[in-house]
Amino acid sequence: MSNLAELIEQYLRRMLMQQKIIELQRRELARMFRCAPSQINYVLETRFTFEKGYIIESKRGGGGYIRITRIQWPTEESLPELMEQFVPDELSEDDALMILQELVERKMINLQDAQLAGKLMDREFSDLPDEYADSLRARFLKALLLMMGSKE
Amino acid sequence: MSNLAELIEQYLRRMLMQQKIIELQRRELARMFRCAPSQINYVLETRFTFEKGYIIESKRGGGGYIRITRIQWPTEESLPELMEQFVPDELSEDDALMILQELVERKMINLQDAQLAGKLMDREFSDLPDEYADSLRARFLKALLLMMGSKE
DNA sequence: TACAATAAGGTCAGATAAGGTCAGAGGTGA
DNA sequence: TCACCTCTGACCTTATCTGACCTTATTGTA
Repeated sequence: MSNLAELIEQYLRRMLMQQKIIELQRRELARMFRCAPSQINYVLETRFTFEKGYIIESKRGGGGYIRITRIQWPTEESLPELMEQFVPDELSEDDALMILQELVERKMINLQDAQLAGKLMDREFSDLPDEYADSLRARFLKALLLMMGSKE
Repeated sequence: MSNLAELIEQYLRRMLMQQKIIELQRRELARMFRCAPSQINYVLETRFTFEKGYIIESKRGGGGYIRITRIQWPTEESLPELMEQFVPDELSEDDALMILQELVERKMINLQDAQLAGKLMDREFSDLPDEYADSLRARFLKALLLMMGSKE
């Protein structure tokens, strides 16, 4: 039980409860927990993924660091996971509008955001090459919704 | 954390916030920060490049100097206008990140939104062929800024 | 004026200090 | 036993910083 990975996870989570962004050194953390530095990567890769609501950034070299940012979504569940379920990989213009409507009805986004997203899709995508248009529209919409959904 | 290069960068940036052009002596600056003069060159080469919006000029010999000029961004315009004028129709990943960083520095978007946007672009767009990815990034950034603008 | 001394800044290789990756060993529960 | 987590170590990539050596401009002086 309570293996190292879990301990490190808890430690980081506790810090992230208090601050939205934490910055630390891999070496230091590894030293604290008396483990190999790569163990830290393991914890980050398995516990602090984007789907779970975290963004990892890092810098190498002298003065290097690892930064973990916690994203707050308005829903209980992770918004990225919901999006995967709701937004198909390809979307026609009409599909996109329908999805938006659906999301509003399920109160996953508000009406204003949906309207704005619709307009933006129209504005930016009416001129797109056919073969890729549907896939690009889907990616764009996902990204947009996630942006809108993240709350300050 | 905060290594020398970063400290020097911040110092220069702060000066550049107030004046568009600053002129200084490499020796002096190196003495201030207690480092090798070549460290100053390192900072200039990595942080104040033309791509990042700066022009470096210098003169050797007695009375020598280093001059940093900040390329002027348009000021005090609304985000949408800014976008139309200054976000090109195609953006590499690096270009996009640089623009995001610039927007953060100008306090037009906050750090977390910028991080999220960067991550989303990576996630959703980076596996596409360049011709589509670059255009999609540009559209996404524009849409983003339009969203931000409408949030108030 | 010619030239040496002096006072800058420039360049680059190499040392040092991080973090990243990945194959494979070691556990563990069903 | 088998599948799936954990965890480590060897090796890789990138960022920072310095010191030795080079180039250029100014100034003083014979």
